[in-house]
Amino acid sequence: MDKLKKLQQVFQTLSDYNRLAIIKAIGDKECSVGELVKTVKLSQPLVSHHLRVLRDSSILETKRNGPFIYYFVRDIKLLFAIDLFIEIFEHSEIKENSDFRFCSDRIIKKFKIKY
Amino acid sequence: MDKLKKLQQVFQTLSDYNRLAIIKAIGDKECSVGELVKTVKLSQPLVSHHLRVLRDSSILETKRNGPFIYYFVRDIKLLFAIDLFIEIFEHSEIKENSDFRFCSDRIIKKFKIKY
DNA sequence: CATTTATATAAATAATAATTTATATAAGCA
DNA sequence: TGCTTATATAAATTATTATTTATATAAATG
Repeated sequence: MDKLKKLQQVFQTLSDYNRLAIIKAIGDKECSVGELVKTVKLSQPLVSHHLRVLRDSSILETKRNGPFIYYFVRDIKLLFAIDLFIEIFEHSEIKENSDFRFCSDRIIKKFKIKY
Repeated sequence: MDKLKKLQQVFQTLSDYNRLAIIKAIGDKECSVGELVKTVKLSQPLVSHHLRVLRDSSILETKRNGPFIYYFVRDIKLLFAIDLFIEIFEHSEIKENSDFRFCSDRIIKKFKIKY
């Protein structure tokens, strides 16, 4: 596929508030669908739908454990990339001062990514 | 504004193929509307529309020079961030081998960002 | 094997966004 | 000032996507 097209597809997947909330809820852990339903407070079919979109875009992957299906972020670098976006647009428009991060300090340390 | 909402808005703006093409066309330079129309091969009103969306999301800024209005990327770090996304999703699905980049080596050097 | 729990899918609807066509504004110049 | 060039906007149309409701699959357990 055209790289620009692929990129467009990824951004499109990330352009939904609920899907971002799901990714943030998962973070560098793994979550079952039921856990996510509780956390993001959306209906189960809606969460399942968004999870499918996220998986189709290679953002999330799954593993089954008994009746549970666990979702996790395929490439943890994605969490950095998203935080980078947060940083870039933090001061555009309204400024807030809480430390809002997708990825934990532990992960930042682990990857030693500087930005 | 909610940071997640702001993030969602940014990704939504980036989720359009033509807008990505415009950003890529501009890169770390500045372009007039007319130049962009030629480069991305879209109608002038359509390019103007996308430019407005990009500006409303604080991705682009403008400066006027006579009758021309020049658009440029507000924060060059955005080009890195986009490249980071390209890298993260490069090997998901179909692999291609050409070196496709939004930002030039010059800029990579200038910012010494390692990823 | 029937029931319960966990998750996925499909159809219908509601909401949103891209594109086109037509027109308006705004600067420069004869 | 009137004409040309550059850019923006607005209305109408088309296309796409999120959400809801209902139902299906699949694993575990009594």
